[in-house]
Amino acid sequence: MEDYRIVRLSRRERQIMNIIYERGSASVADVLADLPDAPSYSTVRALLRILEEKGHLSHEKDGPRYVYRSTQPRHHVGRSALNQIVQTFFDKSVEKTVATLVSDSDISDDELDRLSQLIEQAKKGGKPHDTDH
Amino acid sequence: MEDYRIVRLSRRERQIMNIIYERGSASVADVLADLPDAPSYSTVRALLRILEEKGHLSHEKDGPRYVYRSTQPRHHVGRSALNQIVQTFFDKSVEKTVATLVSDSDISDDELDRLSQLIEQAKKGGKPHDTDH
DNA sequence: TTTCTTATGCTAAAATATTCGCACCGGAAG
DNA sequence: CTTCCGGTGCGAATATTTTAGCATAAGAAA
Repeated sequence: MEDYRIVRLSRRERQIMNIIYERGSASVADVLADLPDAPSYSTVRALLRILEEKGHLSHEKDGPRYVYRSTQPRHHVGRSALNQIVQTFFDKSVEKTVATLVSDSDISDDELDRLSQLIEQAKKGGKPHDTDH
Repeated sequence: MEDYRIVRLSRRERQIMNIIYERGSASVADVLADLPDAPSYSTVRALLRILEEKGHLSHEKDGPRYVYRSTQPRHHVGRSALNQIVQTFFDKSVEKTVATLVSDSDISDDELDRLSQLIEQAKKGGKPHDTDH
């Protein structure tokens, strides 16, 4: 059903994964820069190593330094996270969730138009083309 | 901007808060029942006590036992969590997020209709009434 | 070549989170 | 009244997370 691994992450691990999801990929320095209450360079490296050991990250060399990425595709994790939120805070109701999304944010008329289309499409096709990701 | 406190929670604390958000309120036994890899009764009580000390929960007596609730309104936390997700996984794009929501789930035509209306309303009103809360 | 800078590898201390046990309390049952 | 049951309060052991330090490697600069 959903990703139990997420719920397993410790506080710092979670923060770091979020940073990497946001950036797509990140070096140690990148993570360090974005981390709230940033600890030392050593510390960040240790955490990254652990996350890699646990299979959440992988790294490749970019010149002299390592660049880390999620092993799990971002959109996949995003979808899972979203489902979690819908279940936890919105009584499993997609409707309530979308209601909050559109009423909350400052969202352009343009965007709203595209959303209308999206929904039209969903009505017809069920699962149309999968936008981008 | 958003709730830093969430990012501060430890693994177990997070699990417990989620359970309480989902149920609205919960006794020790309730939490114990829903907790993955449930520890002992004592343990759960300790965690609840800590969460209360930290100000995330409060309790009241229901007959002989305590019932815990979030001090922060659920919809408030939900909105914050949602924003977080939008930012982390969907490039801050509400559109992408909604796209995932409607393409993913098995969502009824009925619900889709209501979503259309929601969006129509958003188009007109900009930021109209603020739904409920 | 020597030195400086910027990386990583590894190890271990320190801080937090997680867990449980034991003592105590009140009400219901005997 | 005494005992049993289901609850809480508190303290402390245990496990995990978080942190940092020291040694080493490679390229750039002197």
